[in-house]
Amino acid sequence: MENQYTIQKLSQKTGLSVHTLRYYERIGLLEGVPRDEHGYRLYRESDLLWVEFLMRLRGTGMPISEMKRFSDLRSEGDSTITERREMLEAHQAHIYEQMRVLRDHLRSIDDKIDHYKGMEKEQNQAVPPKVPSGK
Amino acid sequence: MENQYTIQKLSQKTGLSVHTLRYYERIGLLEGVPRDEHGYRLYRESDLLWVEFLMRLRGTGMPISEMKRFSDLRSEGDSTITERREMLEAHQAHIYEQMRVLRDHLRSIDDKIDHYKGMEKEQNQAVPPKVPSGK
DNA sequence: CCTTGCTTTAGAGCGCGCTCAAAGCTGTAG
DNA sequence: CTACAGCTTTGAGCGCGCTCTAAAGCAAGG
Repeated sequence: MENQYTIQKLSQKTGLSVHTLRYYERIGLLEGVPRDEHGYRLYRESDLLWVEFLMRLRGTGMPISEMKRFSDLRSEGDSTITERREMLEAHQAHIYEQMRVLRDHLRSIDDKIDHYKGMEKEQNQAVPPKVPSGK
Repeated sequence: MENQYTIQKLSQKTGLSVHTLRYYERIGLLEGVPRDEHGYRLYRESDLLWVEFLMRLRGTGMPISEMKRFSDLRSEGDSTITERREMLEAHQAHIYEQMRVLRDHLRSIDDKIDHYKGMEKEQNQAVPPKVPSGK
């Protein structure tokens, strides 16, 4: 029941390309990925979970350099837990800020859409409909 | 009362660098920026408003190529209003999707923070406090 | 045995969005 | 008159995050 994944399978499962998975390992985001007798990567369940967590950091805009720092702390063991928590809390604040910006700009864009709708209406009225007023 | 801005002033007002303002003009995001007798740019209020709108599109993740498309449509006049509205509505959907992703990932990150807090608590208890039970 | 398709590595290449540099002109202060 | 700062253009450069290539090894099917 100990699931193992080839790089291909992990790529499918995560949506990252095999190139990106190897790249992440090369720069140290993934460490100690086990190999089979031919040197092929064999990812474990724990690797899948870690990659998924990395994707959440990336997907919320954390730069790779910061992910690397986090990853390095993780390799150092439990003594770095406080620092890791602080990193995540700082990142949390960034995410809140992103959401705020999105909300604000969304409002302006909504307004612009409404503005265009108004103009479209006017354009239609400019050529008055031929519908007879009575039956 | 017709405000005009040098590139420097517009840079301050918008937060974009003067390099970026010139770059935007070069690639066609800003068109017809007026010049003084020496060829210096003199932005009008309408240019400021347009730049601010561009920044909202960028700030919500629209690629430059798409902004260019939008900008070109705008130059073509009122006949492109429907297409512009449709572009904004498509972009609106992207923004909603971004917000959804942020919310989802934020939850996971919150969980991880809580998990770390739990571990930090355990670590503190591992060395039991010397506080006497009674006064 | 041979082809097809996977894997490995190291290193090069790329698209995006700026960002800077070079060379020259203008305007202002001392 | 001379600095110095800011403007112009064209074109090159850069940091990020992948993405791809080359050269070689391994494995399953016909």
